[in-house]
Amino acid sequence: MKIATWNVNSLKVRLPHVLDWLAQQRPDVLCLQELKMEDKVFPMEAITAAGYHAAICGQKTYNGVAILARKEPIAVERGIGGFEDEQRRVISASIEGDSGALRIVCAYMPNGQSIDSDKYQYKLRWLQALTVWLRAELEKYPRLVLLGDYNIAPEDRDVHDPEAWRGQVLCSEPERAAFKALLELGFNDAFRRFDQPEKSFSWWDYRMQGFRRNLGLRIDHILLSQALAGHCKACSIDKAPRKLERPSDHAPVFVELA
DNA sequence: ATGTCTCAGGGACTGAGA
Repeated sequence: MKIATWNVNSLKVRLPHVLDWLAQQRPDVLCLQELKMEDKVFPMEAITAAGYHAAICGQKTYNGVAILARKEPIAVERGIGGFEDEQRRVISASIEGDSGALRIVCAYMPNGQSIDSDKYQYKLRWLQALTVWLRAELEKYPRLVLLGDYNIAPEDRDVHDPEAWRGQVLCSEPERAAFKALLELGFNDAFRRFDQPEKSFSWWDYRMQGFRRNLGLRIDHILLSQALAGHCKACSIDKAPRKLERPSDHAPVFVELA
């Protein structure tokens, strides 16, 4: 089972890249974030023609998430249970797997803007609600994958210039503590189960030729529940789509589960 | 170095968000 996540920064703009990537990589599941479109304009025909089902939770202008899967997603739920949120950031579904169903939770976690912003306080509240909700979801669905754009660089090695970013949004201690709180639920960071190249990142600012200079952060993550971690055979970041014309600022991240 | 990209409103450009 190949399971991937990609913040596409507008599915309308990035649809050709997504279709190419599906054709080349043939993931079983691809979770998308920042669709920036309403459900009624989701390109369902193109996704179906590519051989995928889609569970979608769209929104005009901002946010919006989807789960694309070769097998039909079932028991689809939207949002964080018990947390009212106008922003469409979470969609969950079960997917039939080789050794039992998997629960997929696709999340576009808040950016926070800056640590003195109201949006940062919203981010911390949101992460707390996510953690409370996931504790119960893990009881219901022990075989759970939590993946998406976390907007958190968990450690200094996930940051191109840790001193410049110290205490800044995406790297601040409260955000890193929220990430650790997710790990304490029993989740395992798939990427760090394997040897990886130094300075591996999943996002690069469009400005300042950030990609060419590898001025990036690793903020897109795939966390595996305890029941799944031992089945993980690989985890990689695919930088190739970031090199195309009109790229997303994020690269896809994927795992292989036995 | 307020840098680049995307979207909405409104019909050129500005502001919001990332």
